[in-house]
Amino acid sequence: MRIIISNQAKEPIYEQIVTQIRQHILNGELAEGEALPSIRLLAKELQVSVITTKRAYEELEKEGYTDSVVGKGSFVSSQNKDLLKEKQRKIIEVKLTEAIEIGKTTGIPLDELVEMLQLLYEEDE
Amino acid sequence: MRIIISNQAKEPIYEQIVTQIRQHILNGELAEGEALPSIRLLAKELQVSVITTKRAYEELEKEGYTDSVVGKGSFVSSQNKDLLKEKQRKIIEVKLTEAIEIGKTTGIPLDELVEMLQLLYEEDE
DNA sequence: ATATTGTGTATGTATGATATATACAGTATG
DNA sequence: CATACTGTATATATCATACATACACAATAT
Repeated sequence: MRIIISNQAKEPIYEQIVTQIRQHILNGELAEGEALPSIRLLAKELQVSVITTKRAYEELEKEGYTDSVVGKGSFVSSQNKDLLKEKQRKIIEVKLTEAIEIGKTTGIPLDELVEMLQLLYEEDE
Repeated sequence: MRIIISNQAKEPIYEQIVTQIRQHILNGELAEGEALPSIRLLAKELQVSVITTKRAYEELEKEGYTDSVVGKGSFVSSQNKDLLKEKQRKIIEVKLTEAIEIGKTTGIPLDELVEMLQLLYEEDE
């Protein structure tokens, strides 16, 4: 499982971990029931404190993506994937709306926003 | 000048102020040379500490949108509006890219993103 | 000229979020 | 049952956000 964190990003480390694991689950890289790396191992790999990975796993568990069992580990929980994807959709809506708001106050019309979106979609590997 | 702040938002108060004043400048509601409300008055109106409005004005000044003069007030600086708008454009690109990233990991195709963008554009008053 | 009232500024403090080290508790397995 | 692996809890450090209060400068009415 590939996770990359940046110390310079404004996003806190535990959030970066949450986001990336969440995506791994949603796109199927991490299947239902599969074990996540232990918080200790992950902490070591990322050169980060155990508390930070713990915090991330706590968040994932709260959101319903995983289950943690003392002594055994953390696992991708069986879940309603459609529901989770719907949540992600809401987040996309927020991002798009923010872009629209800025566009409106700086005089960028819809056409241009669409064009930007299309260009960026292709650029984004 | 209309500024609305929300205590519940995750965005800090001073950031909310910065964002809204920045937009007022960019869309021409606040013309070059025009005086902003004094930090004291604004603080009173928003039910907020002077330090918070001060912090916001500091940020605006650092970004080149305004100039503050002790004893006189804060004013919209003469500026390269195209340059500023270009900056805003970059921010839009970031938002769109974030939306795209989530879309790609959850299997939402470009068409659908474009559709969402168009719908949201019209909804957004 | 100076007292008053308006500006922005600086100092010191409180609280909450982020991240840490270290010690604790449960599970698996030789 | 000892050991080595899991996740968990406690106490602490640092930084960002927001605050109250006191300070410094400018404009202006006395």
